[in-house]
Amino acid sequence: MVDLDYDPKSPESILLAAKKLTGKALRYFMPSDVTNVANKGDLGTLVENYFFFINPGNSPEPDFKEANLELKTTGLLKKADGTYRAKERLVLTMINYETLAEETWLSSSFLKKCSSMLLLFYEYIKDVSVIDRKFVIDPLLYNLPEEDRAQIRRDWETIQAKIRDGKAHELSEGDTFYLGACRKGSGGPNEKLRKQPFSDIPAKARAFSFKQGYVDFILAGHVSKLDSLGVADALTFEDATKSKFAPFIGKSIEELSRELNSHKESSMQKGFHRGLAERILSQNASSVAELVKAGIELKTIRVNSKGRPNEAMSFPGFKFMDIIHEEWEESSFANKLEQKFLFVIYQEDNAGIEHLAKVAYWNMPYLDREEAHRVWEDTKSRVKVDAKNLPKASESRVAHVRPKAKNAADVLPTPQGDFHTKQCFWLNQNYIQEVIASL
DNA sequence: GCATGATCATGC
DNA sequence: GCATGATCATGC
Repeated sequence: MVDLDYDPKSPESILLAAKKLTGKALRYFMPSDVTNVANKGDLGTLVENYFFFINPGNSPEPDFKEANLELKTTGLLKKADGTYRAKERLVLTMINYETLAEETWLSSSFLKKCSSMLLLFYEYIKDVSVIDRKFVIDPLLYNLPEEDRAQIRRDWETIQAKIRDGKAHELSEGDTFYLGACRKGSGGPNEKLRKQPFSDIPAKARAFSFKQGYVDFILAGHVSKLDSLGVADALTFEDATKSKFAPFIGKSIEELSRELNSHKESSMQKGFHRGLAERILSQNASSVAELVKAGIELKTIRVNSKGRPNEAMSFPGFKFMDIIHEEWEESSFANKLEQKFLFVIYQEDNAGIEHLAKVAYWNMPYLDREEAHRVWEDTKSRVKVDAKNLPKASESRVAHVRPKAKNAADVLPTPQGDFHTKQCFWLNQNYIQEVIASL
């Protein structure tokens, strides 16, 4: 046992005490006669009980009440280069649909609980029990940074507006940028749904969370002590990105190529248009890191003079032997579709010259996500029967399955015991066209 | 012209 | 070597 004697009214004092965890796992501080700690227990609660000797329980107040400080533990994964990245989003506090509608930002229970937090970072390793997870980086006293505050507030208001509209069941992580409304609870057919005040439709339980990309950003700032790559204070994220593109809208590929000093080196350079967009985003000392921070999917779309996309939009591949055991909620397709997208649209004019036509944020409407869900479930059950007969574009308004492989010999095993070309989910060309037309 | 199959280019 | 975003190619 270590002598902790911290001042429960002082965040700095609590931080100092917490630093004693660095390089160790909680087990080191626990009496050896405490056995049978559930493997899946909540590490945060255990740290409160066995390290700080507090027991705040489920309260709207922050864990260290007198210091107005909330304790959070969050998992990191070690990258190949030895540095760390966030394993997942950081879940902050449950969204209470009944009361949130009545709140204002300044009086919000979110601000009350989460404006000041002590973040403890542990390395996540599969099969290592929670009390053996090592805190690999010094803890961080996180106070909602001034430069992120406007965006987080806007995110909070977006979520609130949806609840006030009786659309709690349509909430999606893609609605927002840094602060997300993530699903909370079991998922699957037995999930317990919640009531919402302005609609009779039951909604999934959700919690406020910092998106994974934003946690990475916090982590990077903490580790390197470097400054933010900077969304200018007054601007929200969306405005900042759009203003970056504004000077380039309408320009031809040739002009963009010249001005951005990026020339197509071969006719077969598939990432060329995306590269131009990334260069524009990097203007003025900022960068694509901003997108990553907000968990945004950058997609370049090229359309003909009539506004028809040249291609459908592909998503990460799946394995036949995996998808049959997966749940939709956990699938990478579902998670991608919940993100916010930044579409950079290039359009050909009547003379056949391609221009940067438009930049827009988009996230997938609820009903379309449900249709993608249906296609996914259909795929799952068809893989079990015949992995070579999967949903085609003609079978859905929204999505289909198609090969994504090195060549026809690039195959994966199927449940039928043979092999088939690697596949991935796509959003239909027609659907993309429809989406673009509505922007 | 569209739907579907096949493949390329790039970064890690 | 592989995952991922993107594009090409062909048959109807």
